[in-house]
Amino acid sequence: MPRTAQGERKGAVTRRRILETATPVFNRFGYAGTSMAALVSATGLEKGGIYNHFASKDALAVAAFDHAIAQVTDAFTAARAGVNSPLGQLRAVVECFARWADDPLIPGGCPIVNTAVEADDTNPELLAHSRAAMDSWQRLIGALVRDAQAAGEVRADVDKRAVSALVTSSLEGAIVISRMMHDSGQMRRVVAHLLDYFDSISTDRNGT
Amino acid sequence: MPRTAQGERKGAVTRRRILETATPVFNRFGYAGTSMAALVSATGLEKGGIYNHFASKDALAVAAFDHAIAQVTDAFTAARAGVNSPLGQLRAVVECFARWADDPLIPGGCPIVNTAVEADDTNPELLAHSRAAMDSWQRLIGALVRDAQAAGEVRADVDKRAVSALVTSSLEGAIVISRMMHDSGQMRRVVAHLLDYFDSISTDRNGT
Amino acid sequence: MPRTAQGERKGAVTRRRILETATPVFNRFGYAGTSMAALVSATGLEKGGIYNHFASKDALAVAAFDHAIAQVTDAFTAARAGVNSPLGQLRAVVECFARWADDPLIPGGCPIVNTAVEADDTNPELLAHSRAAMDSWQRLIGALVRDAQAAGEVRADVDKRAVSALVTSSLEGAIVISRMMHDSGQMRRVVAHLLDYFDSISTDRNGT
Amino acid sequence: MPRTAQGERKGAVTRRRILETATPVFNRFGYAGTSMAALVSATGLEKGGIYNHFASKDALAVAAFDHAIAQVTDAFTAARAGVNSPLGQLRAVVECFARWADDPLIPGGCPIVNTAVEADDTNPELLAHSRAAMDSWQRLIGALVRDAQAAGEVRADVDKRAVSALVTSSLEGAIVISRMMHDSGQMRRVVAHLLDYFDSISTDRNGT
DNA sequence: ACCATCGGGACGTCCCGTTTTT
DNA sequence: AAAAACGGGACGTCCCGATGGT
Repeated sequence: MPRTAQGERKGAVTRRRILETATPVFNRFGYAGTSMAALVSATGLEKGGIYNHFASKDALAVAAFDHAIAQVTDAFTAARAGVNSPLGQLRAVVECFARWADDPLIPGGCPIVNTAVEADDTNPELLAHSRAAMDSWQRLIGALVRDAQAAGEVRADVDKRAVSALVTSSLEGAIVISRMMHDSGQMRRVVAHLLDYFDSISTDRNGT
Repeated sequence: MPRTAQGERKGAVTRRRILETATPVFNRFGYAGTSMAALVSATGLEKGGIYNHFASKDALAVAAFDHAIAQVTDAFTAARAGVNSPLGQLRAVVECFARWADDPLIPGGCPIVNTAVEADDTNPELLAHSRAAMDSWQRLIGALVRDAQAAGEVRADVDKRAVSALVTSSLEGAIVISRMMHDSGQMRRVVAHLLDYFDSISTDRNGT
Repeated sequence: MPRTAQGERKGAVTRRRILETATPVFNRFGYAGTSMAALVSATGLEKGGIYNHFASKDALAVAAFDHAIAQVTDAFTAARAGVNSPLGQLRAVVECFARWADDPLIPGGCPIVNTAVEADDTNPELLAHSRAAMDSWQRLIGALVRDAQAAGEVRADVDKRAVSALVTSSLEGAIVISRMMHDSGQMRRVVAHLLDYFDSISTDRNGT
Repeated sequence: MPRTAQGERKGAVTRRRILETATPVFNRFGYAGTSMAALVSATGLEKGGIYNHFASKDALAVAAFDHAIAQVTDAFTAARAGVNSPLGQLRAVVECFARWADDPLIPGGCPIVNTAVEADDTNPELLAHSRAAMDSWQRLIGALVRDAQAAGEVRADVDKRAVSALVTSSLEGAIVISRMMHDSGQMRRVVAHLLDYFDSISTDRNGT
């Protein structure tokens, strides 16, 4: 039997297992703060076993980051599924992310900020991936605003870049602050503001 | 007893020199990312020289963090000086912080988030200092809102905790995102939103 | 069913070829010092080929040891063939073994000591085989002494255990020392002593 | 206080501690069979700590071997102390070594054979040290025989090289065999033979 | 305040024995 | 039977933080 039940080579299974184990560790302790020894003990594999699948700690960290982002992206996609209106989808994305404060998708905070904060001035490759992830998130929000405008849900004079900057900044800031203050109320208040703000730019009479 | 012209002991001068040199290094590269060797080459002193003034890397990092926060606090105080209205002071604080995106007070981003992101799950002492700094910032904003309400500048039904959560979260998020995307426009848009928001809660009919 | 001219299955031939090639390699470099890769290059087969015939390196090492011992035992048997007197057979065995110093039956020294020295505290199974081989050699010597006494060639008060301890110890020691000092004179002197000793315990007044 | 009570730098103490700990480990498990990890756990130091004092595992193994030999040499010297007659000293050396079978100076057998058996065909430097140690032992025995002859204790026609070859070979062989068979009787019989042999070459009428 | 030294430990290569896959 | 892949683990460099000693 050369393949597993899923039709994968054995190595692919191991590789994924490493990734799934390493992702939360990197996210909690950071790149420098995560030792290969920690990953050895977390995965149960030995150093050689890990290095058979990843050329370096660096390559593993990048793959783990991408794995984390894929999880977040999937969660966003799932949150938007079944919601027809673009503005509704925007609200769904915000609420999906907001849930992180109480029940994190990946422990240790948002991988994008974590990575950006540590990798700035330090690790260009990780920084580039982090930047790409943020860019893609902001593009998603921008596209939803544009669609909402096309659908007549949002006023035409609203700058989609302003919305995406506000949403990402305030949510990322709120995650950091909620975590550091052990107070998810911080996130709740920020989300409440964002939802109010969405009402205020909506064409619906009942909003501000 | 060697004293400088200012009447300080010689040791105190060296100590302050170390602190001033170390602060931006820690802020850029983080606690783990900053080696004693890097501080040696930054300060021009030898390791022994540094250890004469600080018991450990840890103690130095904490002192450097506090030094950084003192600088920020001083900048806030200066920005508020001469502004009479509490709401005006609130705007001044936001604009003062916003300037960081283009012309940082300390290179490497805001020490509070930097420290919180790295120290979470890692370094309780640094985290505590970071938390205290954030708490003090939020109290300042809360006090300004309360004063503004007392002065009739801001509507009485506004929750000061909501304001401080929004301001700190969005500004901290914006700093991280501006830096990572090399785009200070992100900060500008967030600040514009905050100022609009201040108008929207102000009792002044005309806006600013 | 592929069979050779001798009527052996093809697999059995390969197995014996592996054994014959592996035996001197293990004897020279030891168990730990012999890698499967070395055996691959010595045999010309690939790893898979070897593993088809031996379940593990361990199993192969044990088989190689037994193969080595069989060669020595055969040599002893051949040396004794045609010698009638038990004392003569004893002398023949000593001289047969002594030849090892100059012209080894298996390169790398006596497999019994080699294995015993390495496997002690390390590899119980190899050690057990080594012990069995030594035991069998000492029993052979003891039996020859007893037969010589029965035949009136050796004095009755001689302890056969003393003879076998002396013969095996001094020959094994001599092999190690001859090899390490690159001086087969060491073996020659020890053999000379043993032969003198045999004379001294013999009932023959004239010696020889 | 730059020095310890014994006037040594701190490093020298650590170095000796490593040596004392490593010596029995190497002697029991051999050079290849001893991992740096084993020495780490035996010494309580970390790898870096050990490598601060020894350039390589190889260098440490050589130093440990020399340390072992020094212990043996000291024991021989102590055994000869207070014995006036050269033949008596010879007997003392044999008895001193013989004690190894029951109560080893260093666990794991005689380092000279252990090293010679493993290092032959493998590790020239260790082999050279082993050879030097054996040479020095044989020279000691040769010198004692020569002195005994000069003192008239031993017959003039005895070849000192024959004596040293016999003594070293049979004792080394006996140690290996006693250990592998878990039977110190083997050593006892060989020693008894050697003492008889010394009587037989002595000029004393009462000997054979 | 300097320099040398110390012990700690991360990283990652290399190769080993074995298993899978072909 | 061959070849490739797999997991294990040894070795040793490098540098880190910290501590003497001068």
